[in-house]
Amino acid sequence: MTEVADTLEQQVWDFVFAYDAAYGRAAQTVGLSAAQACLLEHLTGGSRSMGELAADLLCDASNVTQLAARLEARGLVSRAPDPTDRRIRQVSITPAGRDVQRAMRRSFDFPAERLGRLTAPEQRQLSELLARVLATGTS
Amino acid sequence: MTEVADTLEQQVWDFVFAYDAAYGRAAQTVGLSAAQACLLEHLTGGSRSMGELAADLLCDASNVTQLAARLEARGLVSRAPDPTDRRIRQVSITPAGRDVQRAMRRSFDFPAERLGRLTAPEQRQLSELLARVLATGTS
DNA sequence: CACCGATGCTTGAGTGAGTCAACCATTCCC
DNA sequence: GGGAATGGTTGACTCACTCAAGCATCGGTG
Repeated sequence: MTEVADTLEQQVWDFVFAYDAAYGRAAQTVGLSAAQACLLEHLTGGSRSMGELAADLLCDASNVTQLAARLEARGLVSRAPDPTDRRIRQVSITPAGRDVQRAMRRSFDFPAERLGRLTAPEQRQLSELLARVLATGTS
Repeated sequence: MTEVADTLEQQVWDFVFAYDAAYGRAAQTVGLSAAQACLLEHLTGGSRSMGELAADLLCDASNVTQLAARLEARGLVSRAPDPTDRRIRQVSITPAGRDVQRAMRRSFDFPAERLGRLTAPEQRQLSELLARVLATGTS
């Protein structure tokens, strides 16, 4: 039996740890690092510039250069100059990239398996709690 | 305003992302990497062997060797041979290590600030939901 | 007791992630 | 047109992490 008096902070830590581990494992099954998978994920909504990706991933632009280069070498993303501003390089996901992404999501069983343990009302409850926790307003 | 129809999976992702980022920032304020802070965290309950740490952190033993070496070089941990089995190296946190750890926890404001937005009953609710999600039994 | 396999850890080599400073190219604006 | 600002890349560097090899120790079996 596990500790009953487990503190909330500890639980959150364990949850994040398990989530990260599962994400890394899922990425690995399709031959990606967690960072690469993360970048790919940010392209699902359409193309983004290198700078936007750096902001998304909270990292240096030069880091994005390397990540994108590795993904491009595998044909998972493509980089094209923006027609309106030739400084900008628009990164977009290729069909092959979408395939890898789908495979990755399929093997990322954490949400389905873990969150699936909760009933629909419980999931709604959790969603509301997370919404409060994540709210942008500090007020 | 943010999307109302935000899916639970997306919220969980955002939560984990924010948590990880906050943890990394907190570690940085005391001059540690996230991995180093994580190792230090696993020594709060007493000394642990290199192998145990590798199992805790889900990584290779040789990785722990390096992490511990860097922490030892800063005087934050100490490695001593186990008297009962001279193959084993027991790693324990030093007083200086505890100081750093305390400082790190103080600047890790995510739990206090974010989870603090919830009322006590809500926190209890969240704790129960997480307990269900984290339960070890697969049944 | 001698041997041999298993265990615990370290070393060395190699890759990826990530940062920083310096550097081109382009764009914006006076 | 000239200069500052912006977007990206390059190079040099450190750390995280993995794998294969190696060394020391422990444990059991003959």
